[in-house]
Amino acid sequence: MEGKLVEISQIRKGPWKAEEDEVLINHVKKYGPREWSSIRSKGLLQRTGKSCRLRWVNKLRPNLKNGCKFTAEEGRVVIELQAQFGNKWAKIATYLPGRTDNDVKNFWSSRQKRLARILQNSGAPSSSSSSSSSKSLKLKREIPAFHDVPVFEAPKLSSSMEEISYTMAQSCSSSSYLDNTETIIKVEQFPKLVNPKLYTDANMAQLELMSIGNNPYAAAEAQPQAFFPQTPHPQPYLTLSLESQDLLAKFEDPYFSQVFAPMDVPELDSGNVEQQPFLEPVRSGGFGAREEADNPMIPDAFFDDFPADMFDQMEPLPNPST
DNA sequence: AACTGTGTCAACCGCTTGATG
DNA sequence: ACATCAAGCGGTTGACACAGT
Repeated sequence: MEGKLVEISQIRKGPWKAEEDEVLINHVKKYGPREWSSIRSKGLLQRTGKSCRLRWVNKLRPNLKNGCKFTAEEGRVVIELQAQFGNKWAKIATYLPGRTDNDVKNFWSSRQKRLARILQNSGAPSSSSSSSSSKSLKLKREIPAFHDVPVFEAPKLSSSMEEISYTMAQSCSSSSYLDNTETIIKVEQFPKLVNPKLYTDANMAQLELMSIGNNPYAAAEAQPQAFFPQTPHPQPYLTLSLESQDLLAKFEDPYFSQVFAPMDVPELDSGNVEQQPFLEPVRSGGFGAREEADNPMIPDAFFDDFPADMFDQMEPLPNPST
């Protein structure tokens, strides 16, 4: 299929043909992955240098995981690194062997769309119609309706902090919730936030780590390969605003937790799991330890649809030692 | 079977950055 | 210092496949 092929003044656009790929590969074999513009100037291809480079980087480069969905582990890495670096897809991609910035970007974009849709469906007035998704309809019916929910517009999010802030505001949109009163809760209470079936000490330690904001990935920036996270300072208490408390109550609703349960859990093909040099969350006497590898009962997908910085909304108490 | 909504992916565009003259 | 160009990056778009109605 040719798709929308455009040729304007000898510049060819649109899907690549196998013959073009072959020419491009041969060029790279001869000259290396550079001098992209010379491909056209030599009359080898009617493509811009930009287009050639992109094709090589995203599709033809060796060792790419083409046509291979993101594993739960990769998803987790993306989520955590996005929280750390923001939308620095190229940078994040360097932590994911075989993945391109485009892959990461697409993965994140899909996830954002899905999250936005979930939120929209959970908060939209019942009068809204036309959704053909039975899942969405079910959510609309079974999640308690919140009054005065604004029409959700997919936000342009530059950071997941904004995302979760928006999430919180959206979920607790009634103005009566907007109270700055804070309450201290213990981290151990967080299991209420998630599907109880998914709760494990390791997961909660991860949540705690995320919430405390002592993210070890900052250190990874300098030296990803040799990176080993520092041990975060234990800090078992978080503050939680009333709106968050209310959200907590909603999480108690089994259908609300369902919202954050994996929708399309990537297959955990343990027989095909590539052991990539993913960044390892903290391992320190069980604090932040990852135990999935040892405990197949813990789904990686736990983190897949769960914003990594979900608890950024909850500010940690000042560290008494400081 | 036709239609619709959704997810995924490839590719393009505009902008920025860095090297070079 | 400035201009130019190649390369890189992030945002966006459109095509396609698939599932549900």
